[in-house]
Amino acid sequence: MARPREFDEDRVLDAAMETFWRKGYEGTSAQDLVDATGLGRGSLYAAYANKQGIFEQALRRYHKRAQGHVDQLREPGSPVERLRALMEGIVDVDLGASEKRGCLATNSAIEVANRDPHVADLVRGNFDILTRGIEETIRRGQDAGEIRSTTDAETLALFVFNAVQGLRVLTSTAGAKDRAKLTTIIDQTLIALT
Amino acid sequence: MARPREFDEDRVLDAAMETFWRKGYEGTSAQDLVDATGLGRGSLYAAYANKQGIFEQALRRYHKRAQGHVDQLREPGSPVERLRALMEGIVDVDLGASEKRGCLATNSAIEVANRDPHVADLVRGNFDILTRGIEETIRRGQDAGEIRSTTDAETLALFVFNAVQGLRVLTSTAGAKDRAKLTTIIDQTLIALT
DNA sequence: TCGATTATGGAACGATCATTAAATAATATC
DNA sequence: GATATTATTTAATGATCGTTCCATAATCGA
Repeated sequence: MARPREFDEDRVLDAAMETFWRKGYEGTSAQDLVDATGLGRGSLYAAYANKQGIFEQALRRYHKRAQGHVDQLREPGSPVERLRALMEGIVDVDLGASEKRGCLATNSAIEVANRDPHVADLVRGNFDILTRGIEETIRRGQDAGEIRSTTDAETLALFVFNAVQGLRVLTSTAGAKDRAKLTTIIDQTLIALT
Repeated sequence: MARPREFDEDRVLDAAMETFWRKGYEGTSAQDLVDATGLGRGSLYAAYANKQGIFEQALRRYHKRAQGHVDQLREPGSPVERLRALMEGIVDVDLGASEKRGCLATNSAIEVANRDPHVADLVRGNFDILTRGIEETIRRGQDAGEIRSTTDAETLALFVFNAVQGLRVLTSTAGAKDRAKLTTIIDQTLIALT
């Protein structure tokens, strides 16, 4: 029919995703996306219509990160220790980084979703992936008698996911010396499951 | 000495605060601030040097909101019910709003603090005000035997504050039909205190 | 090989960005 | 009332914003 695309869509969206992740939605310019992806302006706009379109596709691409966290939850170890590893990992990545960037879904929830219902839906889809992974882990913990069964796994999963999002906010203002505080929050969250 | 200021600094900073709150830091332009404050560009820049300076002062002004939440915690009622009112109030304001804006401190934590340590310090100061108010409330609850004393009030306050920040993230992607989910999170958070 | 169709890269669009310069106005001290 | 100092207003700065246009290139089915 016509000339085929020369660029690898996954590579382009990964580059866009990294840019939005590092600089935020409003903080990312079309020039930033051209530089990051290597594409010409025309190609970018022909493929994704506008900045918002690029952002939405980059956010969809980000879903694989949430799946990565779910995969980690399924690795060997007790369910509670897997949940601890999830939360400590989230905290440690940014506390140890020279440039903090948090989580693109969380960042987009706060910066964009408040004013854009369509992005809110996309972010919610991302949130659901992790929440279901947590729920699955909690169910395993309940079966093993490690987590209380007085509350259903779905409710406990929401509770843990909420704590995870809290950690993302607190980590963004925290320094290395605050690691102990964040650890006590993780401790209390896990204690609430027993 | 010289010509006195004609503008009321509190009014100007309130207007700037509202603008940053509603549109975000990067989403707010100098023109937006001129329109909101009624000042000329020159006056704004003479008084606050640049956009970042205006933002910092607006963020300082926002501290009174955190103090307002603390005041509410001190109103009549059992400590646990006061904490519930705090969290439900936070959720309800945005779920019922046509335009969600969340919390300026939380928004700034995510959008700005990750990349600006000075703003991180400012936001942390705001966070500390509410966290200490929560701690005070928890201590009252412990004295009344309503909240467990097996963990010190400071730790439990961090745990509750973390949940509050989680709610701010979740609320930004939530609709009116998600109120029940958020309520169960609040329930679980309070159950963890008993 | 031709015509239809789509991709590409770069130039160009008007609008807006944050910031500054300059001219005028108002006050305090002397 | 003169002078120094600061506030206010308006215009203008160069840079960058998101987006579009256009000429060229590459591939398809015919």
